Amino acid sequence: MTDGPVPRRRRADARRNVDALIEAARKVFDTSGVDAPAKEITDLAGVGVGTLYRHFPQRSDLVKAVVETGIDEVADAGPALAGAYGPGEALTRWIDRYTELLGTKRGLASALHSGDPAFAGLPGYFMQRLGPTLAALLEAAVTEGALRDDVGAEDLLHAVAQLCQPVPGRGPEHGRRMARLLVDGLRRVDGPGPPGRRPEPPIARGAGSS
Amino acid sequence: MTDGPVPRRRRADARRNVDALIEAARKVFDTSGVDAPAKEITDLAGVGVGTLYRHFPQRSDLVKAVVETGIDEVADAGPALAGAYGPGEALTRWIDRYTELLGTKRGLASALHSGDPAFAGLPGYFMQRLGPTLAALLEAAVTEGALRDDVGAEDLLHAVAQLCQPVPGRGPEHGRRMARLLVDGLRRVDGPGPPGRRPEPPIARGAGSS
DNA sequence: GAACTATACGGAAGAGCTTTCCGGTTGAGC
DNA sequence: GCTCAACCGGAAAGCTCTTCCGTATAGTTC
Repeated sequence: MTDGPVPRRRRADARRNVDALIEAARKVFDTSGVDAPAKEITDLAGVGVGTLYRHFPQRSDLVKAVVETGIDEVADAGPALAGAYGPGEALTRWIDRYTELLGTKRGLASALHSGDPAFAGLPGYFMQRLGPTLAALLEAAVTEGALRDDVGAEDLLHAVAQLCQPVPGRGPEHGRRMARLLVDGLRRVDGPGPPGRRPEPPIARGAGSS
Repeated sequence: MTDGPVPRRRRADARRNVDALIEAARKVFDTSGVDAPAKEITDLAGVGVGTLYRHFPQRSDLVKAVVETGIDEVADAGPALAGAYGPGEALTRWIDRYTELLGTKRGLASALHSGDPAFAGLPGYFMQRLGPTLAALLEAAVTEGALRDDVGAEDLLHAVAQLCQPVPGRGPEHGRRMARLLVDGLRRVDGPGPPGRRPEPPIARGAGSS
């Protein structure tokens, strides 16, 4: 039903240009906001405007691609961090990456909440990609005994996202600090805390049986 | 210091046009979003573009005026409702008006959260205008014994605003329902509830000694 | 109520951004 | 190496925003 005759592969230069455009758009959005002139993006990507509009007929398509790429990267960072660090440290670092994503969305947030139907699928994509990633990190930390086991991945994603909402008086650093605080609150005082900032002296309570 | 020589009063036609522009902008924003072409607004208001730009040099000025007008209307509705209905009913109706305001902000919300310094003063204006209004309504209902007395006006404003935050899957009706629920939760089971929906039979608990 | 003046109006013009379109170019398969 | 579909770049058309200035009018004074 869905598998029509695949016409041909996409050409290599086309793929290169799409990647270059997304990368350029990410930088420009971050610097000049989502409403930055298209030319700024095409110049940075080193392509003509025609190329931009062929691959992204609507501006929202480009915005969506940038956001999805950002989400993908953070999701992919999960397994990588889990491989490189212990469960507790991996979790901390991943949350940092996540708040970073929420922070760079700065300019994008307004676009996302604009009610434009083009973005309707994004929240779903967000949860679908990040939920399992965080769930795996949490589970590892819980198994190791470093973390309480009564918080779900999606709840945590939501909570951190809320904390990172820009507050008029505060800078963007505020959300990250609050998020760290929240995650620290999840740690078991008797578990292996993150290096260098272990909380209160351990209370004897049958340290992690792993 | 602040009172220089007041040059003259604003001309009547100017005031008329400003009002017409705000009214038109409100409709257009609601229909086509905040990014609607300026001409759409000026046409609806029946003025030239020059007039728009004279009174609202920046687009954010117009947005701000629309929001403030909305806030003012809801604030002014407080005393009016208090005069026309009993305390409990007045409160319910006012909260409905308030959720309506939060709902129409739909298109505006993205602009408000954009971090544009032009909107920095709005949250303050919001609280300053609506806080006392709701406080008066609450106090009347508490005095009458219809309401618990342990919730502050600003907290309630915040809470309802949170509940009305658009959630991806839900429609705009969702927030209003949640808000009604919240307010119903404030009612004293032994007090005179709103007509036609008195809650559970009173639980003997030493009916308010106040 | 007539004259005067500061204030305000409307819309044309200028500038910039978005989007379309098409001749020329290039990657992929044979 | 040849062929063709896919792709590229940038000129040009179409919109929108913003400024500017000649004209109109509300408010004031006599």
